Amino acid sequence: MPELPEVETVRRTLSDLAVGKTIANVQVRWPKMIKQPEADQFREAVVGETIQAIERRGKFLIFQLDHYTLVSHLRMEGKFSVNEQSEAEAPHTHVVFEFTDKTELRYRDVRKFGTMHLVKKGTEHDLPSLKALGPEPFDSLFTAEYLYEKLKRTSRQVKTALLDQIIVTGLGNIYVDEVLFRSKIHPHRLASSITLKEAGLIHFYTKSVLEEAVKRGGSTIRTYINSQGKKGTFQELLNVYGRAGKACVDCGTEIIKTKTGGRGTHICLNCQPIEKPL
DNA sequence: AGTCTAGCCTGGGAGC
DNA sequence: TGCTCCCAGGCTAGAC
Repeated sequence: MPELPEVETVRRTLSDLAVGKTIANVQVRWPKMIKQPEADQFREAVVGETIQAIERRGKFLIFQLDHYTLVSHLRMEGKFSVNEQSEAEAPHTHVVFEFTDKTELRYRDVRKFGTMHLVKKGTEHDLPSLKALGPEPFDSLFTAEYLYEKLKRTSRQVKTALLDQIIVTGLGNIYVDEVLFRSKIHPHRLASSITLKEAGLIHFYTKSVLEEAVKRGGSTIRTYINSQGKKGTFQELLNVYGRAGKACVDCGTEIIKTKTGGRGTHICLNCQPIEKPL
């Protein structure tokens, strides 16, 4: 499940492989994933364009072309790879950008959840999905005080609030569980009950966990691989996610798995008591 | 206006 | 073995 560290790793590996290449043709096998414009207009627009740069905003990949910008979201299972045209195609390949040098950028996605939007260059930040995003975790706007103020003003549980990309962008289900474990905060605490000191812990661990995960090329839980086909290694450092039934690394208490708004949630009830600390 | 829920998807695993 | 059910989960549209 690509969250910020995985998307950033894809951005970096893909930049080395695809920047500077010119699109000669595009095949769209699953038109529904092209959200804007219609698939044939999409094809017509990108043919002849060269990939100038690949950027990231939150969990979105942003391909800067000559006249257009392609905004891609991998959702759960989306993967990009650059292959020789002669190489056999992996199953579930839904979009293929053929380059003029006989290589091609392939997008595959078992679940078909991923999306692509193509807009005129420079207008990408008017897309509702990008426009709504809050600060990047490494942006100077993201501070303990900012987080405290945002959490104070919502009636939601703290985990749900942290997954809201409007408050801070880039956290997903895996890293939010890890951040809350390290902060010793129960995910079901009311966001409005979080103190400034606790917001400081969440702020600190959001940055440190994501930074370390980027260094390690992300976490490979199920199927994630980067654009060079390699797995990440941060899963070795996960303390709670995917460890239900196992002993807490800090206190030995059994990690439990519960639900938060329909999402799996991993907690050490000893390290993360539900009661607000005095 | 803020919050919640269903829907989008398919493969893999559990249970029968 | 083969069937059904459930789960994984980011984001959006629509309901409340």
